[in-house]
Amino acid sequence: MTVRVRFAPSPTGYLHIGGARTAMYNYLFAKAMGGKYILRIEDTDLERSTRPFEESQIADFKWLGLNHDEGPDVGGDYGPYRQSERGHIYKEWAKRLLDNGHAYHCFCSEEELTAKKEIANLEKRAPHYDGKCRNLKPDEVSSKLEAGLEAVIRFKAPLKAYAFNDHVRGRVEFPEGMVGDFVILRASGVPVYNYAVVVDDASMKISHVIRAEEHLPNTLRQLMLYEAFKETPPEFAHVSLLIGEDRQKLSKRHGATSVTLYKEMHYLPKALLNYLCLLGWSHPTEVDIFDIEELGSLFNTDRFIKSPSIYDIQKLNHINGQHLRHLPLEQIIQGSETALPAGHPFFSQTNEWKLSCVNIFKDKINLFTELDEKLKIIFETHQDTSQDYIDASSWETTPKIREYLKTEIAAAKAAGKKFITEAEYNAWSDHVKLELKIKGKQLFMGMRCVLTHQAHGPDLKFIIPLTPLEVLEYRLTL
RNA sequence: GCACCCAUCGUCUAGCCCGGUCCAGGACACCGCCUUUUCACGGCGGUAACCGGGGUUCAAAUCCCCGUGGGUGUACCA
Repeated sequence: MTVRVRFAPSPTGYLHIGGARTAMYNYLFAKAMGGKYILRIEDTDLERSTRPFEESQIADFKWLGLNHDEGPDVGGDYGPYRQSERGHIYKEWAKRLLDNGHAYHCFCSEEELTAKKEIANLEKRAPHYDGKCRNLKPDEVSSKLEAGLEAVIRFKAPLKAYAFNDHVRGRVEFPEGMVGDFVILRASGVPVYNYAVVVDDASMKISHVIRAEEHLPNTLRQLMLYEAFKETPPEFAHVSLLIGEDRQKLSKRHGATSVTLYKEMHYLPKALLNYLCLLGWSHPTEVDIFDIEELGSLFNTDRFIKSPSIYDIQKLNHINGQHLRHLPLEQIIQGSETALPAGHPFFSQTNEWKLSCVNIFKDKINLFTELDEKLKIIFETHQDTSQDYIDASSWETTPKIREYLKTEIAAAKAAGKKFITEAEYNAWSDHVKLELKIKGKQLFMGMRCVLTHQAHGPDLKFIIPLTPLEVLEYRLTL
């Protein structure tokens, strides 16, 4: 059997992080099985679906590197890949159901239906459709249709129990009578979700449906439709939900939930994927930092976890840091430059300077956006207010160090230098130690406070050669 | 209401199917130590969990039942 999986988002907003995870699982499964991964756009909700959202979601997939084999933008043999362009297919398939008696026209008005639902609720009955139009005579139907009455097409829900084997949940059973006759085609001719999904999955030869657990109850209606169409249902895997700290389904109020936002915050796509992959799935050898592209056949549906997972940005940040540190320096520079504010002095430095700069700071950040703050020790002058700093500033040896460094820096500037070298820095340090007889904590903390105005920071012999002489000079005058 | 799903450290999870090797392993966060004459990185260590109750068994995190808690769904949304 050829494995064909799909991710089918609605273009009603930005790509959600949970959607990205589901898409990734489908992508990974296709890769592991040597199958195809298809992107289908479910835009039957005409009110809320927009083309810009579709484009933004596709752009986000591209950013993540989850490239599909078939889809609206790349084509394929089973198109069109937008539900809004598949109207004729839904009508044809609906006619099949009409012809073999699995579906019927319904002329009930919305007001009528809502009134009945309210009564049912009041009487604590399930608000199922009462079947009023179920047994209309064929000539009644055609005369109403000819009279121009609006009609939806309803599916005759069989009164029987259904069950299926889910790759994640095992055997799932639905008792009989859970759903009433449901609408499959609206009066407008636009299909309803559960119907469109089945027609599409069947006609696109989808073999496995990996989707979020919230769709589990939908499977009942879909199973009924597959049966009516005499089609074999695909294999299902209902993946646990992503939830917030309050244990509710992850949504906007939980913070950044769209992929676009993470892109804008300069997260590494592979780190996001790595984190998302581990939220609900576990690596067979418990490795936790990896590139999903290297998973290969290691990925399977056996290691999905059943319970929902709380989204925790702290761990994502840690994973981002791990990936960031292992990037080639050139790429760290690139990433840094996209995250640093325009006009930042970092941009105007030499490549050699940038290389040693990111080499020092890469271990101290998890995110590219944290670099700006870290670089202040090089470009800005803010007096530290910590007790350590106040103590070091009050030592009687500290002014001596400052006076000495003033003359050295003046000399270096006079020689036309913009920076000093590491060797020159070491010479300063030796001079303070040997000539001024200042050593130990007085030496190192003294020099640090005088030169950086901070009590803590990266190794002086690395950051002082990166600090412009004029910045150092200015600090010595304060 | 009804249906379905879920339940191991604060969080992500391993273990559960095939009961003993688990007084429960790893990771994040937190704390301590080492290293670094600072910080970080790294290394080492620590605190911390089998929802409750019954049952089966020589033995249960693991199997069964009943509770409890949480979630999802109940549309001419997807």
